[in-house]
Amino acid sequence: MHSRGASAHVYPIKRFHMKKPSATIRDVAALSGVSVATVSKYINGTKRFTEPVEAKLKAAIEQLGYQSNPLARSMVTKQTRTIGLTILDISNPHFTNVVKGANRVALRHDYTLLLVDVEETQARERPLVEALARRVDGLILSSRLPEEESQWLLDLDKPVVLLRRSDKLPIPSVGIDNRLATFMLTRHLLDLGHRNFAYLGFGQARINDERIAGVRDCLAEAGLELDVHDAHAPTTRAGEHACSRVMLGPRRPQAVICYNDLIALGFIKAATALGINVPRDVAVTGIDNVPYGEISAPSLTSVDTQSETMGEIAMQKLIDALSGKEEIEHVTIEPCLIVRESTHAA
Amino acid sequence: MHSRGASAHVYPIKRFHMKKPSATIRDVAALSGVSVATVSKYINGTKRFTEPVEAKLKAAIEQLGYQSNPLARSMVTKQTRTIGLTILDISNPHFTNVVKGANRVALRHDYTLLLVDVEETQARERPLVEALARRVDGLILSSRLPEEESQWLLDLDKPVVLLRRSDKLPIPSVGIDNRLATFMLTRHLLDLGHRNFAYLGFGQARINDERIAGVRDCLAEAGLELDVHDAHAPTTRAGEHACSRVMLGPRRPQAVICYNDLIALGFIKAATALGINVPRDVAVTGIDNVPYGEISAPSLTSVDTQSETMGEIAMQKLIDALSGKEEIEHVTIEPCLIVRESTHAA
DNA sequence: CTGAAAGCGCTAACAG
DNA sequence: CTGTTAGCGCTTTCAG
Repeated sequence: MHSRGASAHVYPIKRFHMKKPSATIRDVAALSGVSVATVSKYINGTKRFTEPVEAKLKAAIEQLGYQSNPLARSMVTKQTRTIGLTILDISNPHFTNVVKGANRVALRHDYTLLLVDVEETQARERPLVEALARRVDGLILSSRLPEEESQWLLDLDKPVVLLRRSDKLPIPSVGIDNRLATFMLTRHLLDLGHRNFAYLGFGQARINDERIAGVRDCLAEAGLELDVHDAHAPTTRAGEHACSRVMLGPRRPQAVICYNDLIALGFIKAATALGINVPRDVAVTGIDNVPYGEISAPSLTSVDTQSETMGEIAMQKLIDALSGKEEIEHVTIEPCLIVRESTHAA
Repeated sequence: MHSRGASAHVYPIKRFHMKKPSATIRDVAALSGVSVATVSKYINGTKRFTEPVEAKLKAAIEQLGYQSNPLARSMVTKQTRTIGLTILDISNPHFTNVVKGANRVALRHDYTLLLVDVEETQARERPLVEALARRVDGLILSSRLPEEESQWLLDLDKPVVLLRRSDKLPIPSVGIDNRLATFMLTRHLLDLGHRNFAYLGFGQARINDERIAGVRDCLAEAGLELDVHDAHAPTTRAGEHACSRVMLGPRRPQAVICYNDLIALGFIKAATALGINVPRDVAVTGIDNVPYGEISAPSLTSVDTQSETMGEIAMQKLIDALSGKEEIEHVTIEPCLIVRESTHAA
């Protein structure tokens, strides 16, 4: 796999990673003529010391290039200042933004992120999370497992925050109101005068059902039916593939509500290729408000899920939990309709 | 920041994280009537034992729900099975793909990724990397620091792989041939008959100069000049902003070569809004071949930098280094021209 | 073929 | 106000 389109120069320089045994707290203590406890306290700022002592310590640390070993520290303090984050697919801009938000508040609180993209490892999800849990102080999980099968999360004995609203488990969660999101989109499309609706979903995601329900609820008020299709993946490619099936089938819709922006963008691309104009011939909507929906042509009507904020909130919740606040809270992020060019009056 | 557009239900259930002190190797030893050494060896598969002993061990481990503590293990083995990865901006699909590739081979070798998005912390880059280095076995770095100021990387005493070709330092690196990439784009545009060229770059990135050089070299052969502009950021937004400056200035170009796809996509969006048709009025190219360039309208001519492969190679290099191979190699990924709709004959 | 013991580098009581 | 000491949970010689 490494040669495909890649050439390489090999420099036969053998560089020995010299085993400079990286000074320990003991070395510092010896050099500065104090005890290890003193050094430890100084380093952690647990205590201040007399002027001359501090000077000596600073000098010794400087001279030895001492850096404390976080592992040893963690070993005794039982905390790693690391948060585990599992994401379904880092290629999806929605999750990218979640990571960005989470990372930001983590850094601010001096935590680092252990990231796992579970896409590659669906089957082994549980063992993977369990392993991850042993190396971090807390976890933020975006999982595909149904809530009913997630009891074991409680046995992790580590604070967990779920990245999607879910109140069946006594675990904090943050997510968008999916029903409301699609409800808003549907209402918007109804207002534009559309009557034939199709939903292009992603059945494997559990929130898919909530999104369908939102559409159905809104259509029901108008006495309308919904055609449901499945894109098999939450990607642009899947959206492209599904397009002909949706548009060239028996009941051609005037409006297509997609599971997310990626599917919608792919759908629009394929529709255009088929000579179907968006939004003139068909209105298309997505969900997530990913950056590319703004610059695509036509730009994409969507619902903002505040992905970055979601990451921030999740991380903040976790850090709160880590500092003792044990309240279990289910945060619902309010969706916000973003009307752009891909939807137009019928 | 947490209340913006978010409502919450608070469940006042107080769940005590019971201090189930999570069984240690000692407990297992006691329960199964052997010594800790034996348990350790069994767990690590270092040694096999007689049938009855193994059975006892398995039972005890099962019963106690024992899971080994990776921290304690790392403490003595001096390896964490964790790789540190710093990325300039996780929002950029190029880096996203690098992460994906890296993550894939990491998982395959039973390593996990410690991810840091340095965008938020440009100034503190060095201390941040140093801190990171103490918690991982090796590092993959995408840095903005000039090579000359990166000597200190050698003092980390940990294997490092740089995410951009750079042979001034005795550190393995992997990156694209930037000169060649823009050279190819320029040649392509020349072949299409364009004569007025502009380059819309991102001056803060060091590879920017290499990319300019590639364009210049190619244009020089044709005796042509190049107008160089700067977008201030490697983002779609920056591309949008820069568009009017480039297109409505004194020398309107027929072809614009952008620093990356994001800038190019933003540029096209803004040009279209200005009533300038791409590719009829101006040809536009990007670099990276991000997924959205394929579905944008017009789709984007670009150069594939094989971001995911890049991540894979970088990780593989690092893992090789970790297992003793000390050769310092500079891998150059060959760019590959992807012609799409945004470039057209003059 | 198994076990006892010596730490890894650090923190946190508890003494002095 | 500083130092001594006892581990954290695990691996690893080295005896038995």
